[in-house]
Amino acid sequence: MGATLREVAERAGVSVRTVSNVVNDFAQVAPDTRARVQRVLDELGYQPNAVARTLRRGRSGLIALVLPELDVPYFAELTRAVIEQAAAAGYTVVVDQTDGDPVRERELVMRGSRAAMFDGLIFNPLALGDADLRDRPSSTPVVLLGERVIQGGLDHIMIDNVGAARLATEHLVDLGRRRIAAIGDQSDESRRTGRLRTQGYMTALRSAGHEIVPELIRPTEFFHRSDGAAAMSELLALPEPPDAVFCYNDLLALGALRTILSRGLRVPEDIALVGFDDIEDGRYSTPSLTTIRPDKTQIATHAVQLLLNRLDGDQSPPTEIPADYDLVIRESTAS
Amino acid sequence: MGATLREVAERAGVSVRTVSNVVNDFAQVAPDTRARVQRVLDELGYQPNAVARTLRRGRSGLIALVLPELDVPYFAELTRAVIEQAAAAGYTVVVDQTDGDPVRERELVMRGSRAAMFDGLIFNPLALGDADLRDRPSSTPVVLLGERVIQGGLDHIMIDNVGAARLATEHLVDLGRRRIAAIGDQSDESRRTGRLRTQGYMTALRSAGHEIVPELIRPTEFFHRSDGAAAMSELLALPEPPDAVFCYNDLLALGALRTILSRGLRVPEDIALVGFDDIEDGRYSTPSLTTIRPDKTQIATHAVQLLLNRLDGDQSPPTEIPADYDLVIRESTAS
DNA sequence: TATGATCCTTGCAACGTTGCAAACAGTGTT
DNA sequence: AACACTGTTTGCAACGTTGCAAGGATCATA
Repeated sequence: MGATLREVAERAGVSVRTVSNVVNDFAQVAPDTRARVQRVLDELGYQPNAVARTLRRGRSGLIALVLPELDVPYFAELTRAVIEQAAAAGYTVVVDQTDGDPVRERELVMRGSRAAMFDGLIFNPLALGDADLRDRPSSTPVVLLGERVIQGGLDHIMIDNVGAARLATEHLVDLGRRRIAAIGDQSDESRRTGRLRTQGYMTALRSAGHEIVPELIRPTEFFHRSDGAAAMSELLALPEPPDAVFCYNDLLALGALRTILSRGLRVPEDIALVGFDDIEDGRYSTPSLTTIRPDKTQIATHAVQLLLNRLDGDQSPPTEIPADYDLVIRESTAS
Repeated sequence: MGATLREVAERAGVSVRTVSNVVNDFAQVAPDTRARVQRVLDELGYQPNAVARTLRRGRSGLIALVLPELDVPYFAELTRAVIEQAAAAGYTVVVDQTDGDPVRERELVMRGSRAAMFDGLIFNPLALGDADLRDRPSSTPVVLLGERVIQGGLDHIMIDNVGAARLATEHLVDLGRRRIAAIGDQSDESRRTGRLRTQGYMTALRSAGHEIVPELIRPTEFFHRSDGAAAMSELLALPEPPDAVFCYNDLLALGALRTILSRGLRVPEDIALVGFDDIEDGRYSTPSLTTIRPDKTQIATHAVQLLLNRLDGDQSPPTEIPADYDLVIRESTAS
């Protein structure tokens, strides 16, 4: 352990309180007293005990970002944005990865035991749903990200998935593609992202007068490269393979791309590809990836701002803030 | 705030201490007392205050992983491994990103103020060097990762960069390549990774009787895709471009790959590529990437184990533990 | 010399928890 | 009736910090 206020105080021949005043630059401390105390502080290498300070002040200066997977680039890139925003406000962000494990999510978000170390939480749930979050015992403010929860009674930031998926699909329609597949549908009720994007995909097809072919909508368990590669293999094995694919995120698209190219097919000539997320990998793949770009900076800014407002005592009812997105056209659909 | 022990105690008509005994499952509590207290605990939704508990117990159950960049896949993947190892031991890992900013590194690692919230630190420095770390005031145990520090007097886990780089280069020599370039050298004294890998590269060339051509060794500021792409452009602009490139990490290689393919050249036929880190992107690129695979699980296991030993009071002198690596041959060098 | 006024310093209590050791009640033994 | 014993409960203090309000010293003014 480092030196405590008391040790410094004894050594400097002043009261604990005075040392505290020096450390915190509080009012009126006589110049020579300050100097003497400062000398001892330096000598002993005093560092305030953050835990005691937090207990006393009721603030730790830490906010937690709880995410399913850090090695999914979208989350890693989002994390960077959140850290930047929080740092600007004097907060330190710590990140925790849950892998979508309900036990871990609960541990971190629901039980005050761990959560209480932090002044606030930004949480992208995968397992916990509306019902779980509704009766959260802890009163640490939370801002939600993602599509998992709809009516949690908490602040929430999300993009219009249906609209974005529709935009992506329409782009493929506009290219004149006839058999447009989708990769990433999810039957599981708890995974709303896939369902919403399928909804947008179908809306786009319908309003373009295309028929909806169930076998072209491929579900995947996760949104990883391997899932995309596997789903693409299935699509290529169909009697009539697709001439375009909308993948529900860039990792799926990169996996699909790998499969397509390894069969000697060309992108976009034989099959056009659209992804979702605009991760850096997609900008450097060959061909580079057309994708939906959610405004990650905006998401981060809103999340942090919303949280800080709550920390400042904002009691207004929970809001749901939509984040912007746009379509970035790159080589995987540009001929 | 949630309920406190005192509130529960008053409501249940017992002492604070007894409630604490129930909560912690301590010795002898009469069954009916326990039941009564438990009922009140549930009613009030009591959650222990983690900060107070930490102050009293001297343990938070949290360890911090401090890394330069989370959106560099190598670090994201390493993070996963660390979290898994720590979870197995009952610890929660929180991650912080420094961007290699010396101010932030210092804040997190040196000043107890923030660091003291955690029982221990696993730290991959980018800015702070031996000198900085030597007089760390805080006594929170630290385990270092990476090549930045050599003689910090702290536990340290690293791989043999010279050996690994030599292995990668020798592989290219064995393929019969004559003009083997390197991307990622770093002149800055503080970035040792690049220097060590250049050393290994040169050793391999020398012992194969190859001449060392300075213009084939390209420095980069960072290890990102864009740096690799830019460096590759320079190499291709040489009168005699290389027929093989050893990139000091996979991101550089992916950037270089993008440049090569966009010029209509083929990999590996025209230029063979080797990377370093074995990130997932490299397994799904086309062609997939030959690379040096550091044993990330082993690094994580050792780091966590070393740290936990220190937390258990292990006072033995700091050790330096080497981690394993091997060469994974994929399409970017296989013909 | 008393009286404020100003400037500096301090003691006490509290944040919520747990270690320690003592206290208490009840039972059985002598 | 006194004693030891077991099982259960409790008060006190402490972890290191800071808010509050009071205390002390110094000086100038009346």
